[in-house]
Amino acid sequence: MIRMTRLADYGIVLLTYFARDPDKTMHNSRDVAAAARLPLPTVNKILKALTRKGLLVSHRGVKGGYSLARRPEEISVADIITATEGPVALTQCTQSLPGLCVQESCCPVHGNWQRINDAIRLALESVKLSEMARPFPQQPLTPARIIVHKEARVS
Amino acid sequence: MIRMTRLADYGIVLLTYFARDPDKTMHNSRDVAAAARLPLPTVNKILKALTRKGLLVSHRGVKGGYSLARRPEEISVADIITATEGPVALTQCTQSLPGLCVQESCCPVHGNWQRINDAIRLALESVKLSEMARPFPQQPLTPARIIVHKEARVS
DNA sequence: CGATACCGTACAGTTTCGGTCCTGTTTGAG
DNA sequence: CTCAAACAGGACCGAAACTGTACGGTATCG
Repeated sequence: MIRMTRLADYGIVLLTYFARDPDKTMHNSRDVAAAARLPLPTVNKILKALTRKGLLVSHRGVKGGYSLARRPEEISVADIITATEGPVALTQCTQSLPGLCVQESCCPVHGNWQRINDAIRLALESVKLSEMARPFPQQPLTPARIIVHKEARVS
Repeated sequence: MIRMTRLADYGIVLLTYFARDPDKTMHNSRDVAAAARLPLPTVNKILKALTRKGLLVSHRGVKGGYSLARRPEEISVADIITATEGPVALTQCTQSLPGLCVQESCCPVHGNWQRINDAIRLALESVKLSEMARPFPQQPLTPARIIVHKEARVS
């Protein structure tokens, strides 16, 4: 199913609450948990992780809380997923260093997988938190924005 | 990490052996397992699943085996992933029927997720088995197929 | 101080995955 | 007509990952 962890899912939902109104930048975990209707300990965990990865900034103390480290237009879905569950890669081989693969010499598809991973990463990078926070119906993602065929290889 | 099951990974690798040479259409599981250097019981399991989903056709009996149900250009990576591990959907809510999500009414990102899923599905559908079977057309960039985990798969 | 809120880590319950095995059933060959 | 090769379909188990919770600690404000 090409599954994504629920933590990443929650993380995106939570961050949209930060992105929603630009006036109120500071939110504490209790309020965010209540708004998202998620258990507080879990929300704590996610917000802490997002802070460690540099997507949120924390402010301790009585009137503390979290606020976005960057503007919502500068945070992509890929950033959030990477922060909560590691690098975006469908196959295990493509996220590892070379040489670890037993059959790298005979594996028939590794180069092609890299392309697919890049395509998906690009798709996720192209969607920003600001878009996710908007109350949806927008135009669908254009395929041209997503599809990376044989020619597109980053860097 | 947006992980895909190893079964789907194997499935793609195995199918490339069927797509490779058009002359030899029939392959039995033992030979394919040997070629891919994967354990035979696992290969059996995958090929059976692919047959049930209509990607392979099985031929029983002594000289039996499997052959592709369609031409390699007509089988997409999305087909293979769907066959081995269910529908392509990053989040759980988008692959379920409506009503299962507790907070569907207040979930702020549901509609946006749907778009992302569609985009990824489209990307995976655009890559055909025939392309995966081709020796990768680009410069080799950090391959490494299966991480040397606990089992090194020495056949 | 002391209450609030974040920090880090550790821990258990549950589910899923990965892999194996076993018992049919079908088919071709001798 | 008998046998062995090869697929069919579950059942099963250990290991890993995910999910959620808890606890002791630290910083900040009034």
